[in-house]
Amino acid sequence: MTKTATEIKNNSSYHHGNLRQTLLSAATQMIAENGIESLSLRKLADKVSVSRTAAYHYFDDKNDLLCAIASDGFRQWQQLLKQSEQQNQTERQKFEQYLVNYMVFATHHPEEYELMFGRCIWKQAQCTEELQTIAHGTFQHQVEMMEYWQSIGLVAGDNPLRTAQIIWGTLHGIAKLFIDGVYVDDTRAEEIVKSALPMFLVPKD
Amino acid sequence: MTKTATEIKNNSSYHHGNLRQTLLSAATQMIAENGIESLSLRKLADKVSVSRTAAYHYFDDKNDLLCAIASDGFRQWQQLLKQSEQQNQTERQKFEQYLVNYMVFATHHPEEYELMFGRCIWKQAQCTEELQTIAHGTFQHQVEMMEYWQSIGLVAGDNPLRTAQIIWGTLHGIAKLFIDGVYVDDTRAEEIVKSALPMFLVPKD
DNA sequence: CCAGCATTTTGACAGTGTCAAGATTGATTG
DNA sequence: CAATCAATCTTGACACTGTCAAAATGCTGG
Repeated sequence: MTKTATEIKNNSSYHHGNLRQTLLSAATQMIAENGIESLSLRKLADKVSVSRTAAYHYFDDKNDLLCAIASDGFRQWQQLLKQSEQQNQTERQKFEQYLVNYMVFATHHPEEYELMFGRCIWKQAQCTEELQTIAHGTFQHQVEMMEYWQSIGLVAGDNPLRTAQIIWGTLHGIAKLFIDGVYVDDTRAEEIVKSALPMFLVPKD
Repeated sequence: MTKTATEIKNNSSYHHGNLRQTLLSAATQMIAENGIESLSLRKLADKVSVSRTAAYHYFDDKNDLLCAIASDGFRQWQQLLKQSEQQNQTERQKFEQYLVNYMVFATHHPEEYELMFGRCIWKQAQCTEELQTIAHGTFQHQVEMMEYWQSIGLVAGDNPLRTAQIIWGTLHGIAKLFIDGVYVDDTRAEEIVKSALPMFLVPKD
């Protein structure tokens, strides 16, 4: 029996063959189920049937692993954005779509969202080069889109950066109030953000 | 030497005399200095020169202590609000004052703010009766103020609850992006929220 | 002075992240 | 094919955490 590269798990042998990715997936699943805080490297190792310290060959420490998950999150988010941008709609529709996408992504992947934008990584722990780069790119992209929508007279405000900060702040705030359980009914998130939309637009008459 | 009730610390004796409050103050100071995550009951006990488990006589567990700190935070916030409401200004000025107050409080007491509104308590841990009550009161008050400002034609929107949620969301989001270190320059927070203000108002002409 | 009570401590346990050293394996040479 | 080596994984160990049970200590009313 020859081993293929796509073999996810290699039960019989000492070497795992694909441990880094396996760890990442398992960890992502575990935080999705029970939250970031309840993830321990030891439980993760157990789940993957590997010894406690095996992960240290692929990640500097726990923080490094979390950063990797966050990076994956950013890639997912970027991909979702790209897909959405390719649909041909009016700019107004694209703007609305962006807001809704943000909300849906945040509420559907709350734990990854927390890693991407929350204190866990950005405040206390120092973040990886990789994460730093990809996150900064995403932020940049966000600002540029806002600037564009402002330049074509869709979005109100005279200071692009400032406006971007405020709109993002609004999205982030509503998302976090839902995610953290202060607002309880997740399903309303999309509704709320839609009704916030007119606030951002240049009044047309 | 007779003991007075105001004696904060009683060095010589076995009984502390004021341990609950002392623990609360010390803990609040410690999280202000090094963040919530770095607070351990043992370090706290050390700082107060008491044994590791002494706190368990006044708090069910660590979560209970954090809830108590959060409750204190709400009391502080309510007091600040009350003071601010007593100044006689136009409603428009009061509204602006409210926004600025929120921002200043959040950025000046970031760790308490996180306890009050963050995932740490609301999501994962269950919150105390006391905290539940005082927090809910604060939320309620917030909504009522928004409703009022809307009813007198100051704040835009037709759905009071919805509007309150959005405005609060915006405040919360901007605050958290600063607190968690995504936006780096704290001092700009007040500036940003001021430039967000017109977004919320009924356009007047 | 003593009994009971509130308060604080000690001992213990399971769980955590992480480091250093060793064990196992697959690949690479000679 | 055999020996060596580097990559990969495991074991042992340590300090730290929250928390429980049981003991110790001091205070106070009878």
